[in-house]
Amino acid sequence: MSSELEKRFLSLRKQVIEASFGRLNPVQRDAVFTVNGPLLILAGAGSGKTTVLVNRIANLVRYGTAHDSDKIFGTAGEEDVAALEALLKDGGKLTARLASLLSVNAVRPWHVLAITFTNKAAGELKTRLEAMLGSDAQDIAASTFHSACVRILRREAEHLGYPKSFTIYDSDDSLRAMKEVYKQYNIDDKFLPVKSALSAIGRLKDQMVSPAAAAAQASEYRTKLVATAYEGYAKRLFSAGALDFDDLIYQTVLLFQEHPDVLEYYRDRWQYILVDEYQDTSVAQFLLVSLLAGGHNNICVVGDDDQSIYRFRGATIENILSFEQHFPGAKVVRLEQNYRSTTSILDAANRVIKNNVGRKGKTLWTDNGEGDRVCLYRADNEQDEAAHIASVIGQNLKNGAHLRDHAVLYRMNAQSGPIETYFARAGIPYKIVGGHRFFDRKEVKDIISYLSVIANPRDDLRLRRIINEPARKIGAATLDAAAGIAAGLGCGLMEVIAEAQNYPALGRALVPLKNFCAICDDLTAAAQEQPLDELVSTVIDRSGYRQMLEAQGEEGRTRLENLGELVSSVKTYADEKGDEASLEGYLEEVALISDIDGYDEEADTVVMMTMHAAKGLEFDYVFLVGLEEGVFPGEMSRYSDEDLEEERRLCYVGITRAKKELYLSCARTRMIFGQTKRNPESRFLTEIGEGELQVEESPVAAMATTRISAGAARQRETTRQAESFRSFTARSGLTGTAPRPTAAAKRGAGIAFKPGDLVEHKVFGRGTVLKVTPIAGDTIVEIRFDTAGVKKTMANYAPLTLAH
DNA sequence: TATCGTAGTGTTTTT
DNA sequence: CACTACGATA
Repeated sequence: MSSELEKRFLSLRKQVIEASFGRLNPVQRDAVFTVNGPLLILAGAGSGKTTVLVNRIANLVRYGTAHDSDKIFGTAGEEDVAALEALLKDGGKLTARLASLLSVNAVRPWHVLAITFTNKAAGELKTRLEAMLGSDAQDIAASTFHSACVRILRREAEHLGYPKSFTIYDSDDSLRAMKEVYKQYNIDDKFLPVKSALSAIGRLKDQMVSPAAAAAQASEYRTKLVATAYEGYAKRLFSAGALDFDDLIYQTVLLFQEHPDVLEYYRDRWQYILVDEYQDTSVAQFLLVSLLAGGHNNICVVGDDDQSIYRFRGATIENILSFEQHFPGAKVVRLEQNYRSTTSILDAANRVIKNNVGRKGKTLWTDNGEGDRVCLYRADNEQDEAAHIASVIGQNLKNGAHLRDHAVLYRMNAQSGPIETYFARAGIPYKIVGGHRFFDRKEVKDIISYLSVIANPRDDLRLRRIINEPARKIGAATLDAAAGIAAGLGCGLMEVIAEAQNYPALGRALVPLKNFCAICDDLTAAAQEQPLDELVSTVIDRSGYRQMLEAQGEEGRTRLENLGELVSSVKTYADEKGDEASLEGYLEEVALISDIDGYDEEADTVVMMTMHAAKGLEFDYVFLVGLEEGVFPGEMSRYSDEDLEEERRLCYVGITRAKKELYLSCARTRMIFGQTKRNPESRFLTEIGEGELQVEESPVAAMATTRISAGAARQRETTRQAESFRSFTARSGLTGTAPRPTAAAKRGAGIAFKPGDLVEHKVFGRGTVLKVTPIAGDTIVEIRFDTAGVKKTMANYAPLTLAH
């Protein structure tokens, strides 16, 4: 081949490859086409990092290093050049021959491992890869740290002395286990609350400190106590064949450190490793990644130090700050162009984050245009704040926006209550992400416990949970006796009660114990014979749980409905996995499910969640609520600069979720944990600068003279709302669409108010209608009252009539 | 042994 | 305010 022809071929090949990836800016392109060696992508919020990640993997698998290589596999002739030209002009077909000429050292899909933060993100990655690569994408591994580790441990647990069918403890299980440890070692939780011990131990595991090492390095009373608790806890979990969340990572790292042959296998398996949200990884996760990448050294991490918000969970920002030291020769790429937000929104974000020290430092910019100014609403209290949000949403809907374009983000889950109440009353469909998870409900956890005892009878903790649920006359005394015998024999509880007749100490409870064993035997047999969803129904029936709930009236009915949902969740799982479906597999999926995984962006409802949960998402209209000192930044972070910086990063995350409009709000008084507080406005507002904001004050605040009567009325309102909130959540669970207003609640319903109307309000007296805003199912009526100032009310709820 | 009532307590963010 | 843990009683 002449060198002229070769040059033309190479140039064309480059163009064809680039053309297959849509439009990329030069920095993004650099990131996509860097194939080998360590790579750090510093990706600002909204900089298209997922696109880069997907394209980068696609390039690995499809073209390898062809983009920047002058190697050609095979000999390219004139006709190949012509074929490429045709391809560029969209007039050609990609033949097998061309495909091979287009690639150099392409990576086999099963050599790629992509680690994301949530299952949802992993799923999305997979979907987008399938769209680009078709069936090749099937073999690419995309999962979270935790599920990747579970998969490894399911194969290798025996190297560590754990059974392959180990149970995964959630935080509730961990709490129970630790309480037993406290009892066993006579630890007083006055000196060390159980939760503190657990989080201290979690932190130790994040840093790969073993119980022995913790004991050795403990010098103070408190750390010694932690070390004792740690040791007891680890023993307990080991003998139960259980791992907690932190163990999944910890034990996997241990496995790799202690079994080089095992590590070798996985190094060979995953030669290309990508880690998303790298700023939120812990020391243990860093070790895991570097052990795996140690062989081929092909590691690509994506992250944004400004978005590190999980320090409290052991994440260390050092991982991203020292990537270049950890991986010498690393290439660093910065994505600073934002494709998501308006300049106004980005300015606010930049103004806040620049107050942090110790960051890599970058400034986002966009050519999306100025956009509207960021709004600030100073509400009177949290109800007023909620009302304002509802009215803005109503306004936006009128202008053609969809409900699903709106997100309400808050610092803590407890803040959702008042907003939820208001939305429910106003008939605005909404969905809450997070809070109490479905799988945390008692009845659901109980049935799950039955299932996990079937899968792993060694797990005493879950056995204890269900042995007397429903009541079977097996009380604490019996259980203690059995546990004593088990400890003496060094075996599990289950083995003791199965042979109860051999132990005189259990004589009194022999019959109930035998009955329970019969249930377990039946269920174990059912697990062999029945499909999964049928098994769950069998568990509900045979355990007597259904009967118990049926006897409980209204509350039992909702719980039974929840169990029905559990059965359908199992069915969905079984249908999805087909032959792969297994009891262990389902339990594992349930254990690792996260709140955000259930979020469905297609459903047309407003969505509410914490700012933590919103990481990685974007919305046209974002409400950031509760911008008060003590709420956001939170009370706990007030005295520590490091914690405060984390709050600030969280604020940065919140702001940068918004594409078109950002609405901030604070309340002069707020009821929090049962007490009404007056908090100063958040420092984050000061940092943005009031001059940058479009400020609106609560109308009530201006009317100081009428405050007392309005306050009294509000108080009555509050109690009524609290009731309706409770009954609502009891009825439909914490997630779900708001029920339509019930007939009983309707007061001013059916009247078509219009501006200028004279109205009579039961509490506020006479007034004039200023504005009428219809929102889903109801109407916001803004009224100037003669004595009570301007108020917004819902037509369907307000005690409102037309005056004459 | 089970259930009911009361007193006390702790309240962030989550895989 | 909401949940838990514990104690008294049937």
